Amino acid sequence: MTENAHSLPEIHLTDTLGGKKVPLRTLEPGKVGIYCCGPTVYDMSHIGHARAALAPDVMTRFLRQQGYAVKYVRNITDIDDKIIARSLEEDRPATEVSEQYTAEYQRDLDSLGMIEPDVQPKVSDHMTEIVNLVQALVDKGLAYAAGGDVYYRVRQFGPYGELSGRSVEEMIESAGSRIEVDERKESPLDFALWKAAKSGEPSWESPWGNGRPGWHIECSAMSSTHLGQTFDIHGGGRDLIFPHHENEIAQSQGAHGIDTFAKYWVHNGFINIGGEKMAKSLGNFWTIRDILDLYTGEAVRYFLMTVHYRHGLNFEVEVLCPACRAVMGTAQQNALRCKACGHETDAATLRSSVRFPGLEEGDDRVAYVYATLEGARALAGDTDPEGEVTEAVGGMLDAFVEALRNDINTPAALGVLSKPLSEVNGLLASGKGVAKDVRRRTAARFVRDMATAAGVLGCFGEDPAAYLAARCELKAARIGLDVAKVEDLLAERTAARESKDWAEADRLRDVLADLGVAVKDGPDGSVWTL
RNA sequence: GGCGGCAUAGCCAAGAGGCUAAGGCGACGGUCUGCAAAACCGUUAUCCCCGGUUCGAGUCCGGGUGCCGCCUCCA
Repeated sequence: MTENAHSLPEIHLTDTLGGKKVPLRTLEPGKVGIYCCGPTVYDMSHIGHARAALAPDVMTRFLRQQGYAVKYVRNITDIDDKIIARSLEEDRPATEVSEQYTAEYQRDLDSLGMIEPDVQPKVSDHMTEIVNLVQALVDKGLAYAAGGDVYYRVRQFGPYGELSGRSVEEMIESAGSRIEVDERKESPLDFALWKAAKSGEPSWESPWGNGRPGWHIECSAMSSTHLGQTFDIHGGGRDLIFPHHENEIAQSQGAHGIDTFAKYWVHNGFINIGGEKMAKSLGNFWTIRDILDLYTGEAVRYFLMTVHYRHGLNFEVEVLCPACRAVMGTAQQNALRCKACGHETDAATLRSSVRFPGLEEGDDRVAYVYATLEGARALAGDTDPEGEVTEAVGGMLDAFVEALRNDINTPAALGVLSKPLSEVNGLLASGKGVAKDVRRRTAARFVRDMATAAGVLGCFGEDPAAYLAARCELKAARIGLDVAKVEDLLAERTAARESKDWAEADRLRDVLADLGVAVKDGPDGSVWTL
């Protein structure tokens, strides 16, 4: 294992600036500052937002586990065109809109087991800093006022385009081909730092008259306020690379006269649905709330972690025929008719007939881990985890950590857990060939090390029995299961089994299977699971 | 049009030039079981195409092809 100067383990991150995987060398030994672009709070968040929040969440958890003191900052953008638009639409103050959706966002992230950032700055609380920053840019000749607006003079900033790999000249050539260029701008690439107030909109005083900040300046102001002019890691969705982050660099480096704003840029990929990016504007999104009505927060987290944060993640959605359960394609959905069985249905019914194969797999996997954990706990008792244990479990934590050191590779880290998991299940089932004390110690070690992994993943940290019970309840509701009926059928079946009426027992098992219930016959009787 | 990214088994998905290309799902075979289920064991890939660099390439370079994203709000 290589170590850096202050003897913390070597961690690599892929830096968007340069596009390469590079060793993390923090500004101050043992300390990391992370700034992550949070949401604009004008509506409910969708699972793409969940993913964007998860990436820095896991990064922070992991860096802390590795011994770093992390200051994690995630902002809330509470001043924005869309918030204003919404407030006008709903005829209520913009602050009411932003406060409502801030609360909703926090509730969603809480359900997803996200850690709280150390600071969650809001734009509206940083107006002084923003105005000062704009002023600094004007003073340096990097910005100019024009009729109550203030624009950034992009041509004056040499490194412009480095992050996104664009050249200023090329951008100028193609500018205007897509949108009309504002005539008050000196150059089409110049962007607004400050916008003059329009009637009916919230505004703040400034040297250029009443107005409000442009889109990018708030992140420059808030990051320097809470992390300093130069800090370690800046994150956000890929779509923010240009222009948002490019502009942040121009603003911050320009205003402060420095050549490094963020040392490392990390960007997460999108959630795709049907091969397209999930986005508000495309209308193809599922809100976090929609999904959390159906699956546990941990199942969602697990699902999001099965793909590396930089890559696209397919959010599979299947619509099943309410009658025959066949998968219905888009054409069939539009026709409201199942091709397989001819069943005719309606839109509302269809909407409730969706299933999410990826999420389902994650849900099952999390349940499997908890079931293993439950057994391991029982076997371990209060056995000391130190000493000889079986191979896979013994190497689990090191391998897990190693995977994450490589650019927070969660899919690899989750993969590392597989062998130990089956090893422990093997020990629980028979344990033949393994000494009893080794079995117990292995179980104890597994429980202990999984707790460490759980702290990093934000998964598998609950009490197993409680989790499984809650998950079962949620799943029963999801598939519309009548639990009392299941209990009755199971009792009937138990009676049949006791009288060795296998045909009847098997028939009842099939009935239960059709309801989505799996029956397990054990030495202590039969139990059902979902 | 410019820029960026991706292309690995039936599906999903790791692979920071070099041991026999992780792992999951599915499928198949087996152990267990009254039969099952669960669990466990086993089987299931030479990496989009062409050329190059190298002793050695899924991994680097060049050229294709195909997807996706950004260039306007966007996680």
